Amino acid sequence: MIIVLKALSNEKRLKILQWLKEPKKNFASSHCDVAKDGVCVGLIEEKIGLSQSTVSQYLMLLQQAGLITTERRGQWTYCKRNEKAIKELVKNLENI
Amino acid sequence: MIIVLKALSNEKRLKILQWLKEPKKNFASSHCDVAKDGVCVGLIEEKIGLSQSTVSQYLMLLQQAGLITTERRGQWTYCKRNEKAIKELVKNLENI
DNA sequence: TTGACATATCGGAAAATCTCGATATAATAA
DNA sequence: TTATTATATCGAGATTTTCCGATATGTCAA
Repeated sequence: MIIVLKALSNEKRLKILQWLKEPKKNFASSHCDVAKDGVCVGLIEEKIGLSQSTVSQYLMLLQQAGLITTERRGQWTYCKRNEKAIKELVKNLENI
Repeated sequence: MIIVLKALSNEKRLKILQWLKEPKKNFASSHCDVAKDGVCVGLIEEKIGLSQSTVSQYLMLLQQAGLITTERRGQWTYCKRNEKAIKELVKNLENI
């Protein structure tokens, strides 16, 4: 619970999570379908204006918190929201 | 939003908020009715095992985040959960 | 008024977080 | 195989958070 709240309590990470809610609206990829495949790290990096290493670490944090899933495919790592876990979190927060 | 999540993303502060949900179960006061009046700082301090100054500061953070209300009455400061704000938060988190 | 109690504020040490550049790894293309 | 591209990891400086003790303020009781 704390680890999830910690992951969320950062503006940039929260923004990433929110962007991933509407991949098509927020990202454009030439090599994949962001809605189906997920959004690769480079696109997020480009949009958020943080260094590549920072984005990579932030995504790791979000993943450890269970808020996103990542999947390596070829040279890319695709990120998606973990809607199930997010719903679970909100449900838990209801009796905080 | 971020300020609220930051306030919540600390184990001790989250604990305080949760304790305040059931004042009668968690606190016993000789000079007031914790359910009606609220819980004074000293009781929280005693239970959580942090210094008086730290507890005072944490309560200030929770208050600034809108999660609790505090009211000075006599020499005591009584704390209560701000259920309305908490509900609002959870509602907002639903479309995070 | 003075002393005792409850809480708030201040200043700072230690730990954690933020963020970067450099470098490593992994996959692909030439 | 080598170069290129995408991502991960490492090490470190800057900033923020955690938490304390000392001190200040406010209230009450004698």
